[in-house]
Amino acid sequence: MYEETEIPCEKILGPLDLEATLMSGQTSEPRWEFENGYYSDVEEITGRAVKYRVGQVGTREEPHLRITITSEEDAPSLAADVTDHVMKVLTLNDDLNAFYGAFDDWKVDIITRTFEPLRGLRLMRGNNLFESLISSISSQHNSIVLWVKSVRMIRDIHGPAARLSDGSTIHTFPKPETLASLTERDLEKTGVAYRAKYMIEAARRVRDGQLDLTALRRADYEKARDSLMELPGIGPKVADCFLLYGLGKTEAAPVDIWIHRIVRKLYFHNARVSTEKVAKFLRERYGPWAGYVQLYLYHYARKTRLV
DNA sequence: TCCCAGGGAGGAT
DNA sequence: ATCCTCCATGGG
Repeated sequence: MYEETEIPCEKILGPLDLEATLMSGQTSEPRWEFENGYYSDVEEITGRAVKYRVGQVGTREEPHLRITITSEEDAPSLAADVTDHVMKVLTLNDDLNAFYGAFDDWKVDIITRTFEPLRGLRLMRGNNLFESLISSISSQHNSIVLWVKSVRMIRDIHGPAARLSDGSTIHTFPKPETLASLTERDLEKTGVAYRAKYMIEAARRVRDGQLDLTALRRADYEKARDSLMELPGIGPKVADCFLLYGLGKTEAAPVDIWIHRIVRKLYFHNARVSTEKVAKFLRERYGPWAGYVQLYLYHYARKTRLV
């Protein structure tokens, strides 16, 4: 039978709304699919292709996750690796109650009004840095459904295949060297359009070691951002997406058209402000919570049709 | 048919 | 610094 494991609520810091989190369209690795009550995902975990599914059985305030590993029945136990993986990608170590309480000493901050309707929404982390980078590039001037579809196609067409014991085949995301050797024409078949050349160039620089994604983890925010923006097709917003969702630098606040409108309206009385000023404003005002603030503002404003 | 999507490059002021 | 146009594709 499939291997089962779980994450008890003692290990999850604060509330969790699994569905809201997985459905919130974050630009890390958009591959979760809903399958009869569970959300299933395919990842490369400690060097092996793993398919697993996650369901929330506890409440939002006392969340408890049930995890089923469905990839290889006779493989040695993956339970510990997969629970570590889920802890990471769902950022279950982020103390959401600390976030909700971080502004109690302030007079009254606008962000606090988003807490009740979005309680339990978490940032997600990508499992694979290169995939997160390509995914972020894919999102620029694109719609969520389209860039998610494109990243899935890149995985399924160009990614290495692994055979499951039930006979089905899954694909993990291709390595930089694989994308680097594609022609623009080939990659365009996944619907990425003019972004193909940006992705191929990024893949080449990672392959050649000009861009060391792992090393960026240790670099500070500003420095990492500058080196990312040296790549063609990567500007402030895409860089911040990767810094936040890929590298987990939570002071990054990606400013898209929506965040721009929202912050202008709520914090600047609709005055003209550049997107870079908005990004800096959020970083300086909210510090390590800026990424969460961005996430909460975006969903709050679109849910309430504020802008 | 038309419009635009969780931006960015290249150009002109 | 700030503003402008174009970018290619698929959904609505």
